[in-house]
Amino acid sequence: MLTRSEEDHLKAVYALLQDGDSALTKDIAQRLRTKASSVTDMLKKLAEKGLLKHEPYYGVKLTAKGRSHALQLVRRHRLWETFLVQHLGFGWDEVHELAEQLEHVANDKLTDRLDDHLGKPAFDPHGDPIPDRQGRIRERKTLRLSLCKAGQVLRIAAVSETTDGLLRLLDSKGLRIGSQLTVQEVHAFDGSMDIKPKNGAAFSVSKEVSHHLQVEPA
Amino acid sequence: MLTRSEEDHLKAVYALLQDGDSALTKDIAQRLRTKASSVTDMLKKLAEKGLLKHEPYYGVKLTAKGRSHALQLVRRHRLWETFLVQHLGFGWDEVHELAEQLEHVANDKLTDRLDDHLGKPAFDPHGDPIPDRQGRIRERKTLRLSLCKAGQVLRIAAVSETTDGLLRLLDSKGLRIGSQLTVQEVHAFDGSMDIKPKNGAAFSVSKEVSHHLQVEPA
DNA sequence: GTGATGGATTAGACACGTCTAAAGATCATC
DNA sequence: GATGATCTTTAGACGTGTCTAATCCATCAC
Ligand SMILES: [Mn+2]
Ligand SMILES: [Mn+2]
Ligand SMILES: [Mn+2]
Ligand SMILES: [Mn+2]
Repeated sequence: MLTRSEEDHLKAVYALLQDGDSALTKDIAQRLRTKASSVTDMLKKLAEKGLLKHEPYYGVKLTAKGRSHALQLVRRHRLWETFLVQHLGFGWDEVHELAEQLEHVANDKLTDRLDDHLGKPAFDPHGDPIPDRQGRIRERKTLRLSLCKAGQVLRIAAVSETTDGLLRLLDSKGLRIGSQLTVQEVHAFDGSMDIKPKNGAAFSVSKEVSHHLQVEPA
Repeated sequence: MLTRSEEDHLKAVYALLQDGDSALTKDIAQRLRTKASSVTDMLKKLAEKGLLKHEPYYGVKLTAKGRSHALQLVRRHRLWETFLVQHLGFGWDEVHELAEQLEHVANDKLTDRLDDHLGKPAFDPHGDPIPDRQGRIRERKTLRLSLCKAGQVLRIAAVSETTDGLLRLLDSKGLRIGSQLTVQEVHAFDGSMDIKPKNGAAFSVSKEVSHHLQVEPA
């Protein structure tokens, strides 16, 4: 049985290894709003429990057991987010913190029933894939909108940062998961991008925004 | 902000004051599967936070603030139990421990949305009243089946102990919230009682069982 | 190679929640 | 009104998770 803090550290390691190829102590600390020394302590504990390998001063790698546990956490987190949005009518910018708590109620029957109740969804409200009972993820290859070129026709697959501010900005521009858009122009000066939604007038988004939009060819 | 442990202690005090007229340190400890000395520490802390009055060696009384907080906890607990039974298909004997965890996710919007989603239920799966947003409870006067006399026609209103064993026993006999029954005979020797469900053959229940069944005139 | 730099770890502290053992109260009974 | 049973509280300890400050280490610039 892991404590809430252990689980949050494990999940942070998993998330950091997902994009970057390393999970640095200071990045874990930043993500959990804690200090590097606290993280070191925790990594030692998780290593003792066989959830990860910790090579001091070098880095951290998940064991199979650790990865599996992390995937279950991610599964619970994303199922709760889906429930809160689809069944309780929350906005996609309101659910992360609640899911951050609910994910720690570890009960397989509850998780599976919730999954069934939601119709075994493959993606959460932010477009992130939901691991199934076995921890399997439907992989998709998406790319950052910021790397796309003028003329491409794309669909928004996911938002890679669930900051309230970003999500509300997207809301205000009518951009959501599944929205189709065409890239009209990319401005070299500031990296901003003019895009045209399928049904609507063109407008511009900053590089900060396009960087966090994961898209796939429409 | 109260910790999980503080909340559980507060709720135990509230629950004990509900039936008996006092909340003894040892009873709180027993209910929380902890020790009397730990409870004393916690009562001191809750008293400092203004949630209850603690008169050492005498007893404990909730303040308005403490009662209000306890009622919100009870509300969340019972709403989650209702959700688990009605929407996720759990048995009424399976939900208490899960609700014991879920109740600590304190977020008014979540609680109210859940309440709406369930249709603002007045009673939980065990027949216990669910406090509303303002902490108000629809009072009913019920009596223990064990105090009833032969000939009375009654409806089961609530089960006052949510032990798995009792609930499964009731399941196996077809007794549930709302069931109608007639008392046929009460045996002085062991306090057991012969009852006849509205649709079905008569059978006997022990005093241990009838003591925990709250009934009202049918 | 030698420093400088910045991230990582350790040392030492503290708050919290729990425990056991010892001491203090209350109360019923004789 | 003393005694004993029972309950409650205090004293002192420990594990956990966090922090700050000090130290350690890898690496990059020169
Ligand atoms: Mn999230
Ligand atoms: Mn969390
Ligand atoms: Mn319950
Ligand atoms: Mn609880």
